[in-house]
Amino acid sequence: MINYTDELRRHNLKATPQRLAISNALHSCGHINIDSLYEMMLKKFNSISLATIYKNINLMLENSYIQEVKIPQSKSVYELTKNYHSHLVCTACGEVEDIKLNMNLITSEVNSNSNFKISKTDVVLSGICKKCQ
Amino acid sequence: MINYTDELRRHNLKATPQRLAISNALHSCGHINIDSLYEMMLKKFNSISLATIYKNINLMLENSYIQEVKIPQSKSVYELTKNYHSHLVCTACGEVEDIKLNMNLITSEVNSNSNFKISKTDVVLSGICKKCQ
DNA sequence: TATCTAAAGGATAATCTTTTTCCTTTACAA
DNA sequence: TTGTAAAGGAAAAAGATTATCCTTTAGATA
Repeated sequence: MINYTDELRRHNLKATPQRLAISNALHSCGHINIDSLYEMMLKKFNSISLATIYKNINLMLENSYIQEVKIPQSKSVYELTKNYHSHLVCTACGEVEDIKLNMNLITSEVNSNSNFKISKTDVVLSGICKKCQ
Repeated sequence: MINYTDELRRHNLKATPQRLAISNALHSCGHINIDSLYEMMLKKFNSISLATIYKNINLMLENSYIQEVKIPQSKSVYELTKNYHSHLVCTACGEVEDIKLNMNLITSEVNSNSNFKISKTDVVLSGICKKCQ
């Protein structure tokens, strides 16, 4: 159980019990979608409103406290903001893992050979994870 | 105005006027979201139902006639299925372009150095397009 | 070419999903 | 300790997507 009070405040977010719990849920799951997050939160706050989940996720996104990861053929998942990385998604069990990929060669090539200036890269690799093979 | 009758049938889809029009809309726009597609279709069929758009998009996806492209912070767009490619998204005007990137080095590295077997890669590069600079 | 039928289209209702509203409670600055 | 802007909860509203049901039609077959 990490205390995310300061981290929340650093992102201009008041440290409410609900937000601390969301932070811990994201930390322990790594990646989680709205529905699963709501389920988890209900165990801790039996009267938490789904609207609270949505309001907080949106505010946390605006303040870059968390990031959205769009997954092919399924719902978006959310993660605490961390250093740049890409994602692996298992098409069998749905698990999402972080992976460090070096996209510099590719992006610098595009930046110099086209007139498009890249500021962000989103990479999702789909396949079968270790467990599911 | 290309005739997509055979192409639709090759994907086990009856060649209805609505589907031919959707095919042409996708071809001429390259990438389009549900709302814009509906607007375009209304110009041709003034009583087409939004449900028809959804039903066709879903069926076309199932039959791999089209592909969904998930775009950071905006609605998905759809494109006719073509050879493997990645996407550039302009954060200023929203335009989506295709780009051929060689991800082989990256995917083969992951396939050999981890226990994850990659079957598909989705890459979206966000930035500023030529026009918007 | 006419006929038959499963499938597609249109209108609308139903079902999610997400956002807004409004009132109560609370974090936290002073 | 107090005051207040912001957050939470409940419910309504709005948006997005899917299902239903009846009519029309693409395309196979005679």
